[in-house]
Amino acid sequence: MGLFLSCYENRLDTKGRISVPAAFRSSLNNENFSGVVLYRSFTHNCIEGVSMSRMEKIANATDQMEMFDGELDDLSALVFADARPLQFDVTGRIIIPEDLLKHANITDTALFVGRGNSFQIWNPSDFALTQEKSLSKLQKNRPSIKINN
Amino acid sequence: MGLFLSCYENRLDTKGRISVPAAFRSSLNNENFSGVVLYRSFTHNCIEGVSMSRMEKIANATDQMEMFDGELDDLSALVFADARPLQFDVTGRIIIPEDLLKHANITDTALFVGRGNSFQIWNPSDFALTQEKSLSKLQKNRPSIKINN
DNA sequence: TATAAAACCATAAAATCCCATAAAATAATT
DNA sequence: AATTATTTTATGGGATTTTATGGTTTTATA
Repeated sequence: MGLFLSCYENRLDTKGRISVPAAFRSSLNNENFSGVVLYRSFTHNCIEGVSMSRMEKIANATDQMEMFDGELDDLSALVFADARPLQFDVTGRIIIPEDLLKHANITDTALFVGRGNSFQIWNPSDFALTQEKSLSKLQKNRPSIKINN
Repeated sequence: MGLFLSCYENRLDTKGRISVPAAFRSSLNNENFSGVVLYRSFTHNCIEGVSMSRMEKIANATDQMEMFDGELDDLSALVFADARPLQFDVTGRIIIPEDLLKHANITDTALFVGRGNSFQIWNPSDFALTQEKSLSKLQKNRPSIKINN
């Protein structure tokens, strides 16, 4: 399927265009759709990103669940309503809608963060803070995880 | 699956390229991706290495868990964001990113250390020291290893 | 017609490919 | 077993391509 790994920091130009990292683009090409699907994160001030084929998978998965699980139904409804399909231009750029940028506190620079089957887009310094927090949280709960450097 | 066994010491060239030992490369080829995934060790000043298929397994496992387990979510987030997919060139070399080299204190020579389902990359003299320490610790405690198969 | 959006063109830096060679390991031969 | 031949591996450097980013022109649209 092609995982989203590592982090890439790119800049928005005067028109609001930003390059999706080439390493991510290869996982985002589909016979139907060459681009990305973005929506606001529920849990953080960042943007969630997935491929169109992943959205389709989510649709199929919820299809089978929703008649039994009302909560999941609500969740997926929110995702689909909020989701923005954004096609690449020839050089692999997208324009992130204003309200998403605002939600993630992004102005001129954005950090693309790999999350395996999905990715996130962050304000770089916000992400650094959050990473530190989740690291120290882990260290509390699992004293075996120590970071040296 | 192909285990990573034994140690191999190789040199970085002027461009920062280094050969991944041939004995390791065979375990790292995938239909999608011919290369290796590296990330900073949480516990030592060294670099962790795994195959892409191993990362995919982790991704699929966390995918199903993360909506129930916040801690796992944090952990996988750290790993995926830190993980660097590095493709081999024709001769089986990679370029290890600067920050990873720094974390492992590597400049001109690196030691590839087999660890079964994964491997590590060390500064050779750092590894020698660490080995001695864990050896003397083992001699004191003599723990037993249980095999599940 | 004014304005926004899309398509098109250009470029410097970075990453990748390609070819060559030395060293090591393996196989073959005497 | 010792020597030679062959293959594989590690390493080196130049050429080429990709990528991120900026700007300009054309097309749609209100």
